[in-house]
Amino acid sequence: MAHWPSVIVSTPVHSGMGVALSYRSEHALASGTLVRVPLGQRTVLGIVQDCPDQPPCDVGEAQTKSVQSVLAGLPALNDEWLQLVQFAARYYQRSLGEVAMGALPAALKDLDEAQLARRLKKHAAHTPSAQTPQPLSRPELSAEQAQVLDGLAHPQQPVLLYGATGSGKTEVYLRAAESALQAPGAQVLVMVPEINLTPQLEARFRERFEPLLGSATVVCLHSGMTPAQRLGSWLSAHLGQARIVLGTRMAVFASLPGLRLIVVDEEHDPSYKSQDGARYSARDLAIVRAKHVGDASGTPCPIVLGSATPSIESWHAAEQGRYLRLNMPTRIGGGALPQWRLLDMNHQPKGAVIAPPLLSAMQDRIARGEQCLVLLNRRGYAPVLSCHACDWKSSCPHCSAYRVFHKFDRTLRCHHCGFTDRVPRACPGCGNLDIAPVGRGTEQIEEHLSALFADVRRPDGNPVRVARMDADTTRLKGSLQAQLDAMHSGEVDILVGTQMIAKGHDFRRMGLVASINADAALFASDYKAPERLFALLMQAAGRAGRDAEFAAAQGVACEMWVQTWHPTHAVFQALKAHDYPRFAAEQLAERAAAGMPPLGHQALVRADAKTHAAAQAFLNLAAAAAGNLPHREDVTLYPAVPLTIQRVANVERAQLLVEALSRSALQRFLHAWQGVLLHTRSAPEAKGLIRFAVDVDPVSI
DNA sequence: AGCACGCCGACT
DNA sequence: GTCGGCGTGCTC
Repeated sequence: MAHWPSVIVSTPVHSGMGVALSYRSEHALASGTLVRVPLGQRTVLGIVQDCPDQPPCDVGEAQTKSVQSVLAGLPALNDEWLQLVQFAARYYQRSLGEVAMGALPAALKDLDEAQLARRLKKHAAHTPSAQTPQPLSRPELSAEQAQVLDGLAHPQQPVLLYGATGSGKTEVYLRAAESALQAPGAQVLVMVPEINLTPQLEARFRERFEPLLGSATVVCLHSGMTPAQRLGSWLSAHLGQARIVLGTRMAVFASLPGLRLIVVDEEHDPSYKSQDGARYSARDLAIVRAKHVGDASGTPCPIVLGSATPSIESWHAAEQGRYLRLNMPTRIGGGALPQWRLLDMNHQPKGAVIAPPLLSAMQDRIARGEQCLVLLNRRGYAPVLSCHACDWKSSCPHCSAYRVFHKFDRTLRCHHCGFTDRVPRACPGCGNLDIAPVGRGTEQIEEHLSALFADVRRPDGNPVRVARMDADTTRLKGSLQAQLDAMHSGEVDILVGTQMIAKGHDFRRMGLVASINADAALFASDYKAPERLFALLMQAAGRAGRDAEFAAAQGVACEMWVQTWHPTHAVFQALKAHDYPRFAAEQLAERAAAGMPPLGHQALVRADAKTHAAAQAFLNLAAAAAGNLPHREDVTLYPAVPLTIQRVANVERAQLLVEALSRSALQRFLHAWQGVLLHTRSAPEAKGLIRFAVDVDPVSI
């Protein structure tokens, strides 16, 4: 008997085909089955959504083509997974096909039958051999950790683990995983915001669980892996061999038939929000996923969101009782949190890059054999090069931004489009030889500190070594690890770097951390800027004094220095008092007054075009045409505005903000508006539009 | 998004 | 005479 399976194939929203397409098959196909189907002139991978035995009514029976083949030997994706991608597609206003196919490893698409069979055979050979259970070696739990694990044992709701830096959150994740993995076939999903953070966490999980479960139990899933590696990890997870899947935001879409625990580490991190393609929040989807797993299995799937500075959204959810907040305020081993030193730059010598009190504090630390960390969120030597004689500046010819001066290779580089050339010898505008760097980046601070410490000796008599770590010095594979090793071994005394040095690393001899130019973030127009600054500085501060024994032996409290012209600013005062709850309450009050998230809801429509007029016209026309759509009166459409950096790589960018007090009203409106946006594309005024994208719950506006 | 078809400029 | 530029239009 013939069947007419509806098959999810990769079609973007722009195609106007947001739903599955009907095909014909001689056999019934289970939903979730992976198939190859003809689409236009090619054959594509598809996923069976359902399989009615009646022909479709919307398209003629004659139009339906036959399913070409079934990916034999590959188990079907389960309902929970299908539900997840369906939710993500609906919520983030993308087509189901784009989200679902984007969630599969790309290498699966161009695998022929023989290759797939070989792959599956390889995995079958890896089937977990009965391991002789080794006793786990693990540290004692602190009272706080034990209490949190109690709370996690019978979760009725997501858990927000509010734990200070160094309070032992990772051990909580490990124990929670251990208890989840007791169930046969159980799987654990652990997410981190950045690829950089996967190796050390992977090592912790391997060390703990491999003796018990074997070497194939922990797999990684992130964009730094090759397509073949990704396919391997994905298959392991899908076939239930991998028991722990550790990855970045993309891992939220892993097929995990035995999912029994989700961990979202550093849940506040904006990297969890995808900025291209379907703009999903992996943290928010993880919450949804845990709920679906629980609904399907009858027992709730525990989910832990961990952070020392939770996102305001998660904090609010906990305040409302939607999440269960569990606190771990104390550092493991009794180490003290750093003392904050707000250095008022109004009272420092004019032009001081590193103010004298900070410099002498650093010297003291070095003299005691400690390390220092200097944070400056700007790579390169100077953000602009400028001619004093004429008005020339190092603008990028393709972007509305300056090119950054990189001294080590004498280039001017655009950090937005990548356009690079050599630094001119003389001003291209007037021929003047005196072109000077304006402002400071990490390279310059490294140079400056090297000079300042040139004559200082460490306790062992060796000269002080200053190193720099940013995207430029860690570009090559393995160089990040090499630099971290140099740091851990104690070769480096002062590390200068961008925010990448603030995250996760466990430097044992770190006594002082300094942020030398934090003010830039204070007055940004983005309402989330204070939240991000708070998290960044708190995280950076958390690098200091992590080794309680070392800190105690030093006899001096570790410190976090902040150079600022606004020491009385609320963000700094809250940081100084280690008072995140107060900071969060202030932020929530401000946002409530302005109807901002999490008390209101937002979406952005971004338009990229050849001319700014086209981008703006497209957005404003679409807004005008939203006239009597459902829930139009519940949403506010603001006029289109150019992005802060209006032009990148010769593409003009504009955006339009949509606000609503109700999430469901916003959702319904956006859904109805999709068609209008699609239609507006072909308006003559929008000629030159390259693309548009809806961004639900944007992280920056 | 792919990948067609389709109609106008410089070249083996 | 064709190769190829990228502007519309369709994919069960």
